[in-house]
Parts: sequence; C-alpha cells; structure tokens
Amino acid sequence: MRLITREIDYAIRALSFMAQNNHNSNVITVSELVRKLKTPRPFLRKILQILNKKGLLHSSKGTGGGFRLVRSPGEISLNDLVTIFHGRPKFNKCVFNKKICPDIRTCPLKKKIENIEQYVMTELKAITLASLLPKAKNEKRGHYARISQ
Amino acid sequence: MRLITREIDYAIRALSFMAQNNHNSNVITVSELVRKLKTPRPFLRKILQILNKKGLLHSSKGTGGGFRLVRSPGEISLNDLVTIFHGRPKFNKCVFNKKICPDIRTCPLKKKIENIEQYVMTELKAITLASLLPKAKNEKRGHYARISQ
DNA sequence: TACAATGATACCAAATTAGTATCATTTGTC
DNA sequence: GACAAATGATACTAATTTGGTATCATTGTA
Repeated sequence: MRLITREIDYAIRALSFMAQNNHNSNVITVSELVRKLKTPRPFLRKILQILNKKGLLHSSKGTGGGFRLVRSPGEISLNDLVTIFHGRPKFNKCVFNKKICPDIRTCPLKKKIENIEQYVMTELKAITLASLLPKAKNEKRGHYARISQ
Repeated sequence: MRLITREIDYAIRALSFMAQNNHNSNVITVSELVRKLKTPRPFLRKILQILNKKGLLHSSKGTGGGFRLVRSPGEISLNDLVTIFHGRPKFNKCVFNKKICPDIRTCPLKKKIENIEQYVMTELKAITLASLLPKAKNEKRGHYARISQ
C-alpha cells in the first residue's frame, strides 16, 4: 500500500541533491551521491539508470562522466516518479472474473476508487521537486534533501 | 500500492451478500458463501474469522452455525476494512535514518503525503457497505455484490 | 456419538520490493 | 595504446508482503 517506496525515496533525494548542486552545470557521479546520501551503491545506480532512460537525467560515460539534471525542479513532480517506478496508481486490484463479478462496467466500487486515485494523482502532480527544496540558504526550516555535513 | 487487495475485495463481497440475505436473521455458512462468491474456501474462512474477531460478524459453531452481520451496512466503511486488514494507510515508507535524513520532524514530504492520506481516509469512510448495495430490487444499475444466479 | 459448523494456527506459494554482482562500453589521461 | 574512471545492460539473490492451503481442536445439534 506504499506510494513512495524506497526506490522513489532515493530517487527524490538524489534528484534534490543534484538540483542543489548543479553549479557550473557539472555532472555528479554515483560515487558522490553514495557518499552524500548513504544509499546502497548498486541500487542507486539502477535507479539513476532508469531516471536517465526516462529523460529526467542526462548521463555521460568515461572519466569525468556522471549524471546531470535535465529538467528544472519545478518540472519534476512526485507523480512523474511514482509513474516511472510503479506505473499509474491503481488502488484496487479488481478481481474481474465473470464468476464473481457480473459486470465490470457497472461496478460502483471501481468508480469510487477511481475518483480517489484521480485526486491523489492531482495532488502528486502538485508536489514538485522544487516544493521540497529549502527556500533560502540560511532558512532553518527542514527540507527533504538536506544533507548532513 | 494497492489499497483494496483481494482479502478486502472478498470481505466486501461476503459482507454485501450477507447484508442482502439476512432474512430471518439467519446465519450464513462459509459453504454458502463459497458457492455464491466462488472464492477459495480456506482463504474466505480466514477472512471471516478476522471479521468476526474485529466485531463486524458474529459467529456460531456447530450444526446450523455460521456467520451473521452485526452492524448495519451503513455503519461499515471501506476505511474500516482497510484498517482491519492493513492498518492505517501509510503511503510513504520513510527511510528515517540519521545518516540520510537529518530530521524527521521537519520533513516536508512527510507532511504533504500525510495530507493526502488524510483525505483518502475521509473518502474511504464515506464509502459504506450500504453505498455499494443496489438501491432497489428491480433497478438495473450494477452493484458490487450482485451475485450471478 | 456422529456430524456439521467455526477457531486457531502453522505452513506454503506467488508476487513485489530491495538489493547485488558482473561484464560490456565509452571516454579522458598518461 | 594501455589504463582508469565512469555509466549501460542485465541477470541474479534476498526480504517482505500477499494470497492461499492444510490440519487439528472445539463447539453445538440431532
């Protein structure tokens, strides 16, 4: 029943870090991210590869290579990430099966649940990476991607 | 990412059937339910035992025994069922871990996700068993628990 | 006492989530 | 060109959750 799994959580943290450290449009390596985020290296690597394939990151190989954020933080939403890693949210695993359910088209539960899904998607779209970042340098309010040290 | 898993789906169907067939306050047996709902018998049995323990059903043993709905269909909500089988909905599996996340109390993601959870719970409370049942005998609109034959 | 029901509980299987390991490819530097 | 430093691709493994089975105990009725 989790919407934000670890994959997604790590993805957000990595993207947030990159958003805050894209000075000189430098690339950031997996090694750097692992040092900062303390996540398991091969797992993070896999996640970054997916984000690259889906167009959120650009990657470059070889010495001096790494990843670079392609979109601006305001253009990346939680809905994007959830969709990338799990597909469109589906809250009910309908057992459609003529023996049990006479007609999927008239199922009142389906409709009600779909309305909830729709609302959730709208809310997730509104949560952008930008909205999770700190507002100002010396502001004390916590934020998702603050890295200790 | 499923809110309504099979367990819950079967539970709703069983409760709906019982709500529509409580004439003479007769009990309904697992055998009857399995015949009507075509669900796996031992699995349904387990589900009914849970609903009994949680107070939605009353059970009686021995010959002529079975289950009986305790609450009225208007007093049973999807939120009750989700809570019984999965606990309070939690959409993010926060990796709180001082290495990664400096302070759980100020996490902006947590707050935003909790707001969504709160909304979903409110909506689930509004979906009662009664709201899934057919409105009138010869109404054609589909409903969740109509049993074929 | 036999039988028909549920209670309790331990187990098993499938699916999903989390993570590892390894080899191939690309690119910069000496 | 050799080597090192990076990602690409991909197959494998481990842990957790979900879906389901099996079995024996208990209770109530004829």
